[in-house]
Amino acid sequence: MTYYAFDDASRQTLADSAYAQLRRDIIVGTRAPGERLRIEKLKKIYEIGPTPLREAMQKLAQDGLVNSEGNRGFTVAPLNANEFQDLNLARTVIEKEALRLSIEQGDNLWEARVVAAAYIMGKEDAMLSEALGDLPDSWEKANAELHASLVSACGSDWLIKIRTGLHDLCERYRRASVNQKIGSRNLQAEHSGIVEAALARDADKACALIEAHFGLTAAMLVPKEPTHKEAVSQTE
Amino acid sequence: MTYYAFDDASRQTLADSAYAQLRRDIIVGTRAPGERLRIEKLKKIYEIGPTPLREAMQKLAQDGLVNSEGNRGFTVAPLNANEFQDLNLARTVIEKEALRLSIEQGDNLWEARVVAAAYIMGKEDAMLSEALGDLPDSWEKANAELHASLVSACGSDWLIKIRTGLHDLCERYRRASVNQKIGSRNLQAEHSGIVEAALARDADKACALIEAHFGLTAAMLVPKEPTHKEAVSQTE
DNA sequence: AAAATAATGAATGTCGAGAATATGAAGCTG
DNA sequence: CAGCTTCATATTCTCGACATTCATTATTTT
Repeated sequence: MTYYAFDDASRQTLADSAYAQLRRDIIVGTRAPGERLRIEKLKKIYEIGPTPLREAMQKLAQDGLVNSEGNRGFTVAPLNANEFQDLNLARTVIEKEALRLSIEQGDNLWEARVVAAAYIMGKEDAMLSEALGDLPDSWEKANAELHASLVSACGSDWLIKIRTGLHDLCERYRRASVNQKIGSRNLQAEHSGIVEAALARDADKACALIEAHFGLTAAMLVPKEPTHKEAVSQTE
Repeated sequence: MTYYAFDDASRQTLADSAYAQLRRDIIVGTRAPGERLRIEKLKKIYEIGPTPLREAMQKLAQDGLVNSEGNRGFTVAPLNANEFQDLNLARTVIEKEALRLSIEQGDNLWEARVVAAAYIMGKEDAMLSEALGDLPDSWEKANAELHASLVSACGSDWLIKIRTGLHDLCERYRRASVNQKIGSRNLQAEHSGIVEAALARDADKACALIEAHFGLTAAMLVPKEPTHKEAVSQTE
């Protein structure tokens, strides 16, 4: 009987694999906010034992995607508007600084990466004019890559690491919401404006545009109907 | 609001307790940078089974205090000057923003907390004039409380959470170094300058002083010894 | 002798079962 | 009927044992 699902060269443990799967499922929304994560149930779903599952949970709890209360198990972290404002604030701070450093230090390779990401983003944005409801995965991917490319030359692994964590947390909020006003925005113009400022090495302008960009996105988030009872946000 | 909220001690699991102990031991230096963390060895030391130990490890790995390589166990994250520069950069960004927000929004209670922390810090700094080698725990505690109090009114739980993590990572570096020039600094003046600027609601000045404060601390860090290899060879 | 391969020992990662704890229902007291 | 206690059930957490992988040495081959 083989323990490992990935017999090939990938040196990944079951705990790592469970972590990756659960993480994606939580961000995408397969596991709803507030949902209880019972070990016995998850054992059957992911077909692994309790030990690697619990290890994955602990990591997710550290990420802020899962709440862990001693002897009372784990739940998917609930969504609430207050926390998102907070999250967006912290994210903006980090992203601006990383962008500023990136603009100061970026080389040709950085420019090339930004240009390439902007090219794809442009096409995705153009196709988006009438799209309502969920954004296509290709758009999500292009958007993530564009923003990642912009800050990729900041030279600070920790800024990147923190940025990535906050980005993922915010993405869960975005995916859990309906962007009703997506049509009223000119995302293409916003994106190209940021890219142009970055390539022109105008850090102040790029930072201002990024801040506005994040602010607009945040302002337009409208919660979907909660798919789970506990998902109803309550102020505490 | 504290990041590690254990308001009811009876609700502590062994995994939580192992996490807390290991975390402290790593930050303080009891577990040396680069040291391998073998489960069997730790089982005897902390007198618990492998499962809660592994869960604690995964959390610590997520914090950046432990490195985890699939099927090759865990090691205490090594120290290196490059990473510290990086860490200090990210920390400064966060701390400045949190301080600015705190100064804008702080109420009487915040002022009182800052004044109280500054009072204790002043006494600790005064006693420090001729101290060499390790700083006393009482000083560490007062210093941590002063800086925590300054940013405590920023209103962003996530900024605080990130700040706390970075603070702890930096503290490990500070504890692992000899502050030979501790005497050449006027810590009392630095601290009181920051506090005065904060209470005067001069955010720009306070941020500038904090940045200089962190920069000076970073510049003075001198590694104690190349303890890495010794730590590895220390089998039991 | 050097390189490649096989064998050995040690450490890691995983599982199922059992102990500890929480949840909820039933019964008792006032 | 409210409030408290007791008991039963379900879930979490922990442990010891075992399968798997890694690292090192011994053996064979060119």
